[in-house]
Amino acid sequence: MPKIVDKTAKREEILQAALRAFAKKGFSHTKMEDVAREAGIGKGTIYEYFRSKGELLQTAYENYLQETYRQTYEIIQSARPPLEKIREIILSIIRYYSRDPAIMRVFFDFWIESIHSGREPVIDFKKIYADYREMSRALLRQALERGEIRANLPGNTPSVLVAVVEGTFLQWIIDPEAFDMEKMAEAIVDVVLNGLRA
Amino acid sequence: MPKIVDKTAKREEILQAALRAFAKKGFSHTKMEDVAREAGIGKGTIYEYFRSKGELLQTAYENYLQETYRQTYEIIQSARPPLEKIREIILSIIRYYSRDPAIMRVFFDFWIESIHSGREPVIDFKKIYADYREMSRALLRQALERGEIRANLPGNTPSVLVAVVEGTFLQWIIDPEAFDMEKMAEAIVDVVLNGLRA
Amino acid sequence: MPKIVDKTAKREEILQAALRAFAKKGFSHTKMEDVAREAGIGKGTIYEYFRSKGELLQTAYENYLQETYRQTYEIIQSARPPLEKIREIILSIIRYYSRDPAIMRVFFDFWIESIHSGREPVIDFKKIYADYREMSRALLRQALERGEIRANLPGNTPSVLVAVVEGTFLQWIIDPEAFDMEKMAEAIVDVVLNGLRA
Amino acid sequence: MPKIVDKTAKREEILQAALRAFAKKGFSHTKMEDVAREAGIGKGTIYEYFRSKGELLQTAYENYLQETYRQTYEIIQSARPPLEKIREIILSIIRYYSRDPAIMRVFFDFWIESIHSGREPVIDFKKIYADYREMSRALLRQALERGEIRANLPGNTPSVLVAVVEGTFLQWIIDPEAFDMEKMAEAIVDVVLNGLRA
DNA sequence: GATGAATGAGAGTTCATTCAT
DNA sequence: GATGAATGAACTCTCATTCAT
Repeated sequence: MPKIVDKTAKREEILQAALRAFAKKGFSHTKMEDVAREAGIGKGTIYEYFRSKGELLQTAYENYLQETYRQTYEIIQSARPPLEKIREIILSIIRYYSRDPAIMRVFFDFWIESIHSGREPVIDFKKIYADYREMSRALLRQALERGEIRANLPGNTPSVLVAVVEGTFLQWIIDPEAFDMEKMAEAIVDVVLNGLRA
Repeated sequence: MPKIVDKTAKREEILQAALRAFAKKGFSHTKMEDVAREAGIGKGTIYEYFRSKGELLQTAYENYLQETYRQTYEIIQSARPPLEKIREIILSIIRYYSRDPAIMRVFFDFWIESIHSGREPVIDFKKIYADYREMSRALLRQALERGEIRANLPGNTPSVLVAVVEGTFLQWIIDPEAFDMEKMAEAIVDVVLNGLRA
Repeated sequence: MPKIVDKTAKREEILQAALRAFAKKGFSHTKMEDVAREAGIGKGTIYEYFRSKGELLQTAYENYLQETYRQTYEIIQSARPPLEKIREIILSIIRYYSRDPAIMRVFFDFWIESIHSGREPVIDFKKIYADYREMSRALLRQALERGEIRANLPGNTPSVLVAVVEGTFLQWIIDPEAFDMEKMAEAIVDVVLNGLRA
Repeated sequence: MPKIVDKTAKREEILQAALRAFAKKGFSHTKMEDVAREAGIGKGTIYEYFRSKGELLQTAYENYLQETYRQTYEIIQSARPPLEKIREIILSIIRYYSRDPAIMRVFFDFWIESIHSGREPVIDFKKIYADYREMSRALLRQALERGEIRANLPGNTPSVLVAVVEGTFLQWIIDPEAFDMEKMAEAIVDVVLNGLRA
């Protein structure tokens, strides 16, 4: 069934072109014609593979999201102490997205657009953040049981963990030269995990 | 004699109405007519007080920004130990913005738009973050001199402080029910400041 | 009755200010506010003296037109040979309008606007041209009777006389440096009147 | 394969429709929607072929202008005595434009607008008139050499030639019934060329 | 399957005019 | 009488999407 393979490959190609196009001028300032030109195809062809402009961004984001989830899950499943897992998750997320600030910017476009669009958001950011908080909470519980962290940590500690990662992206998007992401990831882990320790 | 109006008061009124309108549907989905209706005036009247739609948002943001700077400066000038100042700044910023998630959402609209607009951004977000990092760095240096924090803190620690605050707003915008902002502020201070301590 | 005098004087003042304002940017690009500023009064005050923006231009034009008619009539009434009268009329019209190309430009604005406005034109340009042709025809008839011009002149000769004057203004409006109006008037008279002679 | 259209033909079609639309109400009173309706297409389609409303008028004018230049050049190149050439040029220009007074009106719209628009005019009317004066001057020089005209002609004679043609259009635009253009052209030639002769 | 010509809803902004003071 | 704040109709241009070929 070569057709199927082609379809999938072309869809992916268009998606990458769209992401490149969005990265240049932002989602809302990018015309479908820009995407088509970037992909080297006709404007109408995009609609053979994607229902709308929004679906392009949504799909791209979902891909990244899925990979993020996958990596996180892999770490969770690994045989490491819980605090070490938190550390690895923070490092892996920052590393994964730090390849291209332009793309991260596009995702923020999507993120803010999805809030205001009126329609039911196609991606449930509320749930994503809740998932990560929940996962953090579970890991913190395990860490507490092992005596690795102090008992008097505030209940919102998981939110603090999510905040420090998201806030890092925010600064980096505006000013990619402000800090080296690898070192920043290490700094986060250093400061915050120390703040958790007994 | 013509109608006498308090131009300043009316400008402020329109600004508040605009902010309310933007909060409902986001900046780009809000028409000038929506703003006018919200303010109970005619569309054209807005242009007697503001040059453009963008100026409405920019002015609103500048007001908030100025007040934030003012509060921060006040704390800096006060007679407190440096770590205490960091704590107070974090609390004051979160408290100030936590009054209305919708308005914070609008500011993120502005934030992301200013990145992609192409024009020279009217508000220099790069500088704002840099300022706050610089200020944090100065306070950390003082704290180190007084032996309040450990000597081996990573160089990007100021960025971590900024990150944790900004990331908090991000989560809160998406899901204002996720946590109580007051308690969240305390959690940040608890975890992070503990991470800094010797 | 000083009020009446004042009214008239102020009306005239506004009219001159309007003409100056129109001359700068053309009729349609001039806002009522520009006129008000030029006159040093409030926007609303203009409407105490003139019904509309168009009335300003119309009145200004009528003033010039009246003066032109007056001068022409004076020449017609004078004791001169008919060909001399034609000569004097051509010279007087060109001299009268050649004071300011900007104002002439405004009148062309008015002229073209009046064609397309849709409404019945407030100034009957058709009649003005017809009047001048008729007047020319009468003078030519007298000249023929006196044997000053040739008998085989074409029936449209009056139109040629009007054309040469109007076409002069057209060139001059676009490029006031192209020729000296005084010399141009003499050239017209020289060439055309020679063309009429027996 | 997508719809195949003759882009050039459609562009021309739209141009003609625009000219018809402008002729009805004048340039500034005609909406793009009017043009679209006249062309039997959608508003947006016009922008596939022309960048702006102004470009429509400009292009139309340029076409006429080019054809006028072409015809004039042809006459200049022909083997005729110089005075005959002047005669033929006057006749050809008047004949060419006398097909439709409405279109000529539109060109005057363009003409006057280009003076006041503020921007650098896209069509250099100053140069057009200067060109025609220069060309006339050259022909007159040749005629003088051949003894066909008198030696004491005024220096502004070329301007008189241009004036008589332009002034003819002016009268005709306002009142197409005032005279027959063909006869008017003959009258001009009769009166003016006689005025030049020795 | 691919294309790009066609579309028209939509929105920011201007400005002549009105009218309350 | 004088004013200028308020108004809203009007208009150009954009661009995501459709669909005939």
